[in-house]
Amino acid sequence: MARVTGDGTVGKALEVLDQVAAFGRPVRFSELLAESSFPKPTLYRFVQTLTNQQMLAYDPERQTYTPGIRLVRLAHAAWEQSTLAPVARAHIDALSKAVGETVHLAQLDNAQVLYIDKRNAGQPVEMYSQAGKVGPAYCTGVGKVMLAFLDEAAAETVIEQQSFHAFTGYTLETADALRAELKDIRQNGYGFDREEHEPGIICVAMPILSTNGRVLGALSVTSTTGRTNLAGLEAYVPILKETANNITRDAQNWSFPDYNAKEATRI
Amino acid sequence: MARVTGDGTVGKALEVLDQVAAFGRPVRFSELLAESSFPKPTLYRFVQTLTNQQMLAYDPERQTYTPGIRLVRLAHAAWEQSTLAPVARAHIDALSKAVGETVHLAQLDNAQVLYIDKRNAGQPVEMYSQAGKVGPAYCTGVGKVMLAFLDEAAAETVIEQQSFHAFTGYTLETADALRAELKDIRQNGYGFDREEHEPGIICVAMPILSTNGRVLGALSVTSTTGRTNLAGLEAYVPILKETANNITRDAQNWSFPDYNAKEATRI
DNA sequence: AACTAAGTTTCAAATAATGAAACTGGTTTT
DNA sequence: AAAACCAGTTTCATTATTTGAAACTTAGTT
Repeated sequence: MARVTGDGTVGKALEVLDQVAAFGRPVRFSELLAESSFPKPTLYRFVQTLTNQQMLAYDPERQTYTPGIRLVRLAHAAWEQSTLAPVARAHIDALSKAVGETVHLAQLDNAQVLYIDKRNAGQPVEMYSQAGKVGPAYCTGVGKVMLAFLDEAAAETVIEQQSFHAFTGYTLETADALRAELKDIRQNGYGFDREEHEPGIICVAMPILSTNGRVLGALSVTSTTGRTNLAGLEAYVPILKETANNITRDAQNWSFPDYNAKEATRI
Repeated sequence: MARVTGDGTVGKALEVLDQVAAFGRPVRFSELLAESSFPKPTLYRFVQTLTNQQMLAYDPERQTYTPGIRLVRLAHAAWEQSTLAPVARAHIDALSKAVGETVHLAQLDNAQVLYIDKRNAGQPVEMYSQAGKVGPAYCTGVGKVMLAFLDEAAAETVIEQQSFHAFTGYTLETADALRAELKDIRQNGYGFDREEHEPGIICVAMPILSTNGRVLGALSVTSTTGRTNLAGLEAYVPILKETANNITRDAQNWSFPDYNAKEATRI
């Protein structure tokens, strides 16, 4: 009677897969069971099936499960076909070479920032980021510029899903503070991360918009307070803008899925 | 009665996911149907479920499906936890900086080579490779060195799964030619790719073995015939060997940091 | 030897997947 | 303008799979 999971057996199995991925470390069956809503044999069979399918990997010595290697193969296809990455590739290469700093390319995934590409240049920033990594939208440069250029309703939906946490003394801690910041960003056309997520890490970010104004993703140049400051990063705005425009242009001829459906005719 | 697919509904759904990924481009429902073993409504529901679950993305304008963004998130967890990449990261950074050439890190996945990391340095090689990409084992440097250090039975199993295709005039075209090459590699401890996969692309490859001799993966330094030759690449063997040793060492201690000792004494 | 906890298997009942057929809504042909 | 056609979608009785309480097996304690 009580529907807990959507999409039948497949949905349930994928829920288990997410659960394993969420642990972020090799996990035992009993640990999964402890926080699972499935009864023991059901969870057991899901884990077996996923392992068979190489969606999970099993270490028999430690009796632990990790997300499997098949995901890496599948994700490559996803990355190539469902993200901005292939279109942006050459442009962010050029950008990182020109500015000699770390460049990030991100898209919005649900209410989070999903990093889809990264270039290290010169002295790389020692920060934990990687293609496939997700981060908070409200306290990253790329996250804020994407929110800023979403339409009102979509932005509010995303803002309400943020769970504000003060990573540093500079983190915006309320929805209202964020709304005020987004207004500024909309006016300037670009935004900063002022050590809001990690101490010492700052960036300048630029949205990538389609010709009809839809948010496709965002770009950023990241550095450290030891190496430069916000004024220094602001000097990259023209080249960032140019790079974003180039990506927009190339994205026109490329077909990729419209996450917010319906909008194709709107605007 | 006749079992066509393993692992029940979940296995079947993942088969559909693979099928979409295999197309390598946005694909229509009817195209999937044409080569699917599932009846129309069944395939339809799988595609719907997978799309709901963001394992596929749907472009309503073009009525096409591509692998979904959820895979990118999941794969990051897989990459971090089930591959050599996190352990090897710093070492291949150093290697690519030292040699000024493109470095690849790969693992064996079924009978294929799965590239799990890559570093461009100096003038990057314009070759199509990427983390997550798969390639043939019998005609790549990393593939051959991994096969060479597999135990007899495992190697034969993999060799029998190769479908030999002459990509260039230098490609090894038979299992016997490959076996002879593997023998040489075993004696030398390293191998080359002599333009066997792509014209003008050559590499020197080194296996990464565990302390008890199991194949963990492989490393390679890639260049072009325009820039150097096999003798030139051979000069990198010592640093490649050192890098591989460093990765082996770190793979021992760093492997699963959360599981303190107890079992560390085994083997 | 008895106890315990993690992992695994069993099997009748409950549930979900299946697929032939029929339906829509476009587009092309007659 | 009607008919035929095709891609995509829905229906529903039939069939097959999933489900989970309980029982079992191991391996590690006490």
